Amino acid sequence: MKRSEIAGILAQPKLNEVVMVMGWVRAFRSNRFIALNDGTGMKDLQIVVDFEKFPEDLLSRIKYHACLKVSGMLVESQGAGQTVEITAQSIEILGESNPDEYPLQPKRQTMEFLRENAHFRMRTNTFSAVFRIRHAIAYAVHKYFSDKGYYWMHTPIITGSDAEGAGEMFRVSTLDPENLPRTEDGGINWKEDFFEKATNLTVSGQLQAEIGALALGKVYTFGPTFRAENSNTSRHLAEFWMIEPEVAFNDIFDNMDLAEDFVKYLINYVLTNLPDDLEFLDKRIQEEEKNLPADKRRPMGLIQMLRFVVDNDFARITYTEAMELLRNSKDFKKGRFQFEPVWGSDLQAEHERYLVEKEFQKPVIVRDYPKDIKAFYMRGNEDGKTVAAMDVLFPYIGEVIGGSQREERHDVLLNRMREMNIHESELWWYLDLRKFGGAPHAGFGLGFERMVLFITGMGNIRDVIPFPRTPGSAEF
RNA sequence: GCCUCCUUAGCUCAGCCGGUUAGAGCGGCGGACUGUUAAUCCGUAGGUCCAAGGUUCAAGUCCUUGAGGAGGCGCCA
Repeated sequence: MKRSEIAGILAQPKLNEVVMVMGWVRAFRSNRFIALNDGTGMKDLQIVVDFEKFPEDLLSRIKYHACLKVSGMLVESQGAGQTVEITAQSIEILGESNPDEYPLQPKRQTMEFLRENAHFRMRTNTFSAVFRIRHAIAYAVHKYFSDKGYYWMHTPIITGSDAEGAGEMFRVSTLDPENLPRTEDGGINWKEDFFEKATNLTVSGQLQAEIGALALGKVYTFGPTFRAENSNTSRHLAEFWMIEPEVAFNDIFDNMDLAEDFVKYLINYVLTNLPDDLEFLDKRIQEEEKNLPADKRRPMGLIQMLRFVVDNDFARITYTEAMELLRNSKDFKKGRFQFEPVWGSDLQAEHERYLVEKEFQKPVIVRDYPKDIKAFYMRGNEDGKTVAAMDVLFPYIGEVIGGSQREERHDVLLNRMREMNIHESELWWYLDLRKFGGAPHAGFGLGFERMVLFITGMGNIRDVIPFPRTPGSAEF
């Protein structure tokens, strides 16, 4: 008999037919009811066992997360928790799971413990929901851009330029670290390395995406990115996935419109397509926050908040306006900020949180930052002091998007690179783009895991990627 | 990189001002139960109190160092 998938059975139950399913035991209650899940969806299928018809030895091996093959009649359920169930005719154990040694249990376990058991954690309700949602968001990214005529561009993972300007890089080398070839002045002779130059893992595909935008018009990247920053927070990974659209002829305002529309599309996609998983995560958060004092709880439930973000326009302000709001705020006047908001210094996390959670109570896009705190490639504004940069700030997680209109004027870009000590020889091709058929263009980077973090409502970015890489941690 | 906190049974935790034989729930094991929804009920086993050193008549509890983990900040997405 052909195997049926549980999600399919629950979506379109064919009552009084014999079906065969395979899956993992989520619970075995009352020596009679097995909750079986095969990963096709949030909901389990209930298997009803008449224990007089099965050998005791078989029943005693039906343990938490054992793998079963079950066939039986699909019937209407007499119980309240489900609409249909299978009356078991045959049960075969495909894979045992000795509960004496198996680390997982059908109970609340900490995220830290599950993280140490990353090879098993996807079998829990929470993580299977998170990773189904992660997939759905990734799919929605491609669907959104493809439907709008963007081309997915594969930018290199190993890069020869060390001026991508987004952080510390991981070196890629085949040289023997015990016996490094030296130059005459004692430095490392990278000419003897695999690529005959020093190479690193990419920190951003943006500069190469600009090449695509100035030929294909609308492109986006979606791939892994690596930053060797020693960041120890719940919002940073050393290896993460980033989405970077880059669009010819767009200015900073088109860029903001794109960012807002795109992010709302992703949230909507999950709301529409994975309601069961979202509902489970929503309830989970409520349970978890029950024990917190009222002021520490989230003001909205997960689904309610996602709807709210989709249904409301993002606030849009300039950096200079943000500074004024912050300096005029009660929080500042009462000395509640650890850092004073001063024009010219970057917005601190506490400032971002104030703008998003107190001032506007919705996502905020801040634009036109001082040029001295932003990257060399961002387009200079008329005032000579600011650049056409934008950050999209979200509740709980802060910055999800950073982007800008790019400097398309060759001379201006060259001057800026010289001011910031970036060697022209490193980025000759990037300057060439402005010399030959240059065009205004803009783009941004969306941190994929930060988006997953926001949509799932999880608390730590390490729990929305299957195998997190963070300082001091690369297990699995 | 900086600051703070944590580490006690397989898991989640309690253990008060240093004082007898270290406690609970869940899980395991044995038993009961044919409509359960993290099933329930009865019984039972299970401990290098993270490691090393120190203070003390006495250390899970205090001190020092180390290891692992978490949270916050910075950097950013």
